[in-house]
Amino acid sequence: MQMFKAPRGTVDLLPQEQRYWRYAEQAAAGVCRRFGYQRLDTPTFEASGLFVRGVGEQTDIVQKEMYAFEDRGGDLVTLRPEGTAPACRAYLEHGMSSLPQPVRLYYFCPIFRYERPQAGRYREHHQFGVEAIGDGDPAIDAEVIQLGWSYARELGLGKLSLVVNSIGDPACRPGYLQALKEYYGAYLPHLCQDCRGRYERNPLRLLDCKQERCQPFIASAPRSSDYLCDACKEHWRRLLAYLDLLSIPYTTSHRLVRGLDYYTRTVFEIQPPDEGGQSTLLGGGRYDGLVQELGGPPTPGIGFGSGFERMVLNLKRQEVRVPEVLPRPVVIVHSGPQALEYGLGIAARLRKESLTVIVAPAQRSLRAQMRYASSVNARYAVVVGETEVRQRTGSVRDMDNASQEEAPEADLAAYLVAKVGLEQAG
RNA sequence: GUGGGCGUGGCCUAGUGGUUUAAGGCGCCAGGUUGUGGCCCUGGAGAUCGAGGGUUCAAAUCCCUCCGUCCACCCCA
Repeated sequence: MQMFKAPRGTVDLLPQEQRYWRYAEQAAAGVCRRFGYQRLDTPTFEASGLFVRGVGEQTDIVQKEMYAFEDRGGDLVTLRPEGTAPACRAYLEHGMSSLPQPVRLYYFCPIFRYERPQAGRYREHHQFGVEAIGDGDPAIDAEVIQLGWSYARELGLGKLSLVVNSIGDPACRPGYLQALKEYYGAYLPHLCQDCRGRYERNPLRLLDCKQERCQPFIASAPRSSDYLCDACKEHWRRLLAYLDLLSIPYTTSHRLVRGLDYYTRTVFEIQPPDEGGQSTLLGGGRYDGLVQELGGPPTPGIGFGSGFERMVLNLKRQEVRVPEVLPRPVVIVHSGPQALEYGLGIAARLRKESLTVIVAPAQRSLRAQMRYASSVNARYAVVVGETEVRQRTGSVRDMDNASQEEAPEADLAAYLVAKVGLEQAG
């Protein structure tokens, strides 16, 4: 019999992992609530064309990473490889341009990209993302960045760095790209193999090369911020002023470029302290042409995506304290068939009071059941045997200090609720 | 897609050609008498040593292929 495994690049989120995810999710939802962002859920798959148009034909995502297939009706669909295009599609489809602008949205969703898995990178990963659509002012850029920064900080991660850059818009970027190519043209023979390809296909990426030999060229390459048109320059200047005003520590980097075609002007990332490839925890930027590209009216927008897997990785690395999701249970320990029946009734009543109750496995000795209670980290055990059944009582054992008290069946719930309440208060 | 490391019970590891009918630890199950846990003790279940092929009298151990996994690159969250 062949054994099945989770598909390559996917993982099972086991119970002991869950607390990290709930922790990050709750932080994200909380920040969004405070900033007035509303949740949007879009389908897990979309028409392939949405991504080809939105993300860009030349991007790696479209070229080689899409989970695309023809469905039984002959439609070409793709498992969502990113969150912004679907959000913009929904914005258009549901006439959100007639809502008060900007429309502030957030989402949690799985993202699919066919890539070779490695540390912090999966074929299915999960993103928390935010989009503010319908406002082109840099104040919104600052808001979205502030939201992302607050989220990352709230998780308790230390030593994060925020990097921002402006890559211009359709008015000024061509001029910059040309300057870049002219600059690099002279050094082509000295560049690494990858960079020679980038020179032709995507010059901006030249700035992102990690090869030792290419570093000197990057350092003295022309900077996008020096080639901005007046409008972009003003946008950039104001954004930085707002970030200063908000006391959000940032560094600017002309090396920060992002891989999706739709980005204009502002791009930003939040990175953890440690070096290494897959380190970006949160990344985004402005996409003023995207909605129009998808067939809508000219509509500015800005947003970011943040990968849960990487956040969790860093939470663990930095040993951030994360609360347990499941409270320590009350375990019903029973001896004999009558006691089991009696115990089941008690369990039901305790659960009505919202306590977490586990009935110890049947057909085991009392001793084994007590061991079981310990092994599941029970806070209290309610022991019921012949005596308790006869007297309609339960013996409540405090598993931490081995003290034990008997209480009438009718009072058990209230008794334990008081105990547990005390516990949680302390 | 390219390059490298690694694949021994659920988990971690020992064993690098014949004392191996593969060992230990954790975990799991049972027991340590009569109704009670955490420590300790005893016992048990659980591995065709990733798969296939080859070399050899003999392979977990050497070689090849494939698969998986991890890491790095490309790229990205």
